[in-house]
Amino acid sequence: MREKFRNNYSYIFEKELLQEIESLAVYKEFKENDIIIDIDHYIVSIPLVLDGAIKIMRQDEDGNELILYFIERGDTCAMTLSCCMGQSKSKIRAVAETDVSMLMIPKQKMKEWLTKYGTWQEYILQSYHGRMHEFIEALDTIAFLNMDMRLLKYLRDKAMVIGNDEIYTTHKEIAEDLHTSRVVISRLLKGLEKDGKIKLNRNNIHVIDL
DNA sequence: ACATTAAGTGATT
DNA sequence: AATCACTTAATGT
Repeated sequence: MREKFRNNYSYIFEKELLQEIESLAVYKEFKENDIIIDIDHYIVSIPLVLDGAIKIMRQDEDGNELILYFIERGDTCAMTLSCCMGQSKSKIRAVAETDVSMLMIPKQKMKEWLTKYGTWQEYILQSYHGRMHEFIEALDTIAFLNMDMRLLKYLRDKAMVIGNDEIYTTHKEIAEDLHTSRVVISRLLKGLEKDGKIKLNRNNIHVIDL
């Protein structure tokens, strides 16, 4: 666990901070599809992802889901950060996309370190910055782009985070993530296959054009 | 062999 | 893009 942490973060953080994290953080593991944080949960610590990928999603009153973005090794969750600042409840759900390991930092520390460690401040700001980009992108695709571009982006992101161009899912699950109907996904996937961007099999999509 | 689940298709709004 | 109704294909028991 220590090596995993050092491998991913030793270039980002200064020595004292690395040590402090190692002494304070709690190591956690989740299995694929475990719910890490659910909507309306209070947030007491923030994650540093060591391995695996997490799917961040929103849910409406009727239980319809919509994927926002993935977070991966070396990432933290901007939503969690913002919740820490305002001590509010989580507005998102975090589901383990793959098996995940992470370090949990108590939220008091996260604030304290902002003034104490420059590298930490940098990391947090960078994280916000990066997520801001993703949000705008997500907004663009939802507002202006057609479903097929959204779908392709989804597939690419997914292939990226699991580090494999063979994606195991059903059209139904994709439809739920993208908040549309299965029929639409099936048709769009068919189209993407025709364009040579993907190859379809049952329960399996091969993303060719990464 | 039969039931269940995933995926494909045409028509309609 | 969503929904319906129906077909076809793959898989499980």
